[in-house]
Amino acid sequence: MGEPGPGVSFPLKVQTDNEDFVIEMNDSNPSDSVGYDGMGDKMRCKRRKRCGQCGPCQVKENCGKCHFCVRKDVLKQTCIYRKCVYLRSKPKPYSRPQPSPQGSQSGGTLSSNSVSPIMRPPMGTARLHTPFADHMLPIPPDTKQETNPFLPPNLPHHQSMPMTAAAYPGSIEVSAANRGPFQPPPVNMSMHMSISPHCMMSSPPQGPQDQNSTHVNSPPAPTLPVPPSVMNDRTVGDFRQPDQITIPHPHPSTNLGGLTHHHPHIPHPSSHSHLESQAVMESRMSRMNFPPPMDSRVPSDSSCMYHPYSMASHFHQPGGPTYFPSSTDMFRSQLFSSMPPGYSYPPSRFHEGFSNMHFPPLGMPPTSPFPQCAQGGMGSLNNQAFPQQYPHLNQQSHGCPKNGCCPPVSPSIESDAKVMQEGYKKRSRRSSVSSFRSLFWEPWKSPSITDDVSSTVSSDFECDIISIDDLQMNAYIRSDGCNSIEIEIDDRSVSEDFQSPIRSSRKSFMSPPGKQVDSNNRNASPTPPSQISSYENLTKGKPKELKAKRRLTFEGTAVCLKQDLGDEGTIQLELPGHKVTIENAVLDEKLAKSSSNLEELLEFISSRKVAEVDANAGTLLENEKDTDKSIKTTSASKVHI
DNA sequence: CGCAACGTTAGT
DNA sequence: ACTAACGTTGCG
Ligand SMILES: [Zn+2]
Ligand SMILES: [Zn+2]
Repeated sequence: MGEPGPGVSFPLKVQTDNEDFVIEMNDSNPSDSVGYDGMGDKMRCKRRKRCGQCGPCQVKENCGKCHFCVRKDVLKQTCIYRKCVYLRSKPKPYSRPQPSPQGSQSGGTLSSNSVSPIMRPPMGTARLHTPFADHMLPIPPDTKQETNPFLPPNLPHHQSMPMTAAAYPGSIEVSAANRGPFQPPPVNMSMHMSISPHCMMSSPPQGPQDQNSTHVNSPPAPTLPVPPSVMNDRTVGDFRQPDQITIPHPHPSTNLGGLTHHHPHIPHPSSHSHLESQAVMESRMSRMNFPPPMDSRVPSDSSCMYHPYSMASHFHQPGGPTYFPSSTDMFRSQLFSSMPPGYSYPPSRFHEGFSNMHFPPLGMPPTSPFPQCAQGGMGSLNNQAFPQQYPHLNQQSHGCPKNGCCPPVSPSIESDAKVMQEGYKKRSRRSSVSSFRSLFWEPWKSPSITDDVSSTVSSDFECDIISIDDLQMNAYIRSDGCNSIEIEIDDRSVSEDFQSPIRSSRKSFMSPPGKQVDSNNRNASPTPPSQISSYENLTKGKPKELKAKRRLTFEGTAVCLKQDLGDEGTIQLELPGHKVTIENAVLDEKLAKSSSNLEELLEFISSRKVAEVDANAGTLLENEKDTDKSIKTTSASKVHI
């Protein structure tokens, strides 16, 4: 076999009991860069190898029926069902994005590791991915098994579609607590985030970079094929083009499997109730996960950008081929690179007969974080990333994690929460999978939240301190740079009106960094003692966490969290205010570290009497309105998106 | 553009 | 050397 097994090369997939991680090579590593033929200016990528993580890569056998299999001798192409999503994109000479002076992060306090942020397969892609993004996988014609059209022929279901993280479309891990041991510290955590009621038009605090280009529109995250289980309800409609895709909504009764998870192996939160919101949140968060250009995912000198590719016709199987997106790509979205975005869009023929839902462009121009990806500009949605060979399926570009190539970016989910809500309501009963997937595919757009929202946003605060003007509150928002956002709010500054009656009784479920427990029962990762101690030192005996005690909601407004990633662009998370509740705000060590002036911060907080130490504290944003749709927050006040 | 062909690279 | 299949080229 020409291609090495998945385990051989990066991205390396690591699975723990509770989590799956993907470790990619850090582009900084010169060795990874090898592969260029010569030093030419163009530096070409060395031949890429299959990632071994995506759904197709999990397929070990050729279907024997696809176009490529049938004409294998002549075409010399891998089975369409086995074609790595990362390889679907056309290799392209990549010019390394200019890393920002510091690693690309504007204020990042957090340092990145050599290990690039782990991309959670969309499971997800990501997920969600990503919002993350999936590449659509062709559904193998059913050769032997009529039962599951989604599985490649001849392969056992379980085998063909491994539930590995990679296989899930969209799952994005959000909270730091959930990260696996291997996960590197958040890279872009700098936190210049601003939260504003209307985020729609908020502009990044600064940024040399064009907002558009930098905005989190992450390139589509590469996605992995959706596990068969997830595909059950999928219909052709699922393959609509991004702009045609409606907001995804998992079917309540459908096994969403990977779609919802953050962790493939972990059972998804029991109820479906949160799926949607989670999915949305996750997808958006995924954007935040983009690795900085520096990140390995970003092609280094040697790396190449790949464009998504689509194999429309190739995938079309006589038997009624269907595509399904892989979510893996989502995780490789450009920005966070971890999400691969990749979604291939189904051939036009698949679109026919399906409703077209257009998502009006919402405010955020989709742009890919990476310059290379930016080619499409706003139109990037339609970037043709696909190699010439597979034009139809153009997906957003993703990089290949291997060989120094850019990893796929997580697709950003485009639909805003609101839209999703609506969609959810409308379609929840149907196969929501398709729509759900759209999350991952669609480029990031500003939420339509605006409809609901009345006021305008405040804006752009560049520092850690965030204020929501409309609510007259002060908050510190911190993102781990990867998957979570922590918000510290002086609830006192907020009027009671905003409190949510619904969850008022609920105590914070947020716990201190060292003991974070995910509300979803996901694994929690303890904070290393060392960190804690350091935090203590910082605080000098002050409470480790300061939290707000009341639950706060933002009815009637949209909450926008924006993070300036510096060169990487800006990440913006927008949520309908009515769906956001802040139950507790915590200032933990990480947050504290993010503060340019911890002393002052502590003092500030203390002065406001916000401080309250509660071992169990924890939360952040929670979706209030509908439990089913509520956005779950997880430990450490991380918001999972 | 979409695609078939095939040279070439790379793992066994 | 053999096999797999990536990447490029060129045709329609
Ligand atoms: Zn095949
Ligand atoms: Zn792959």
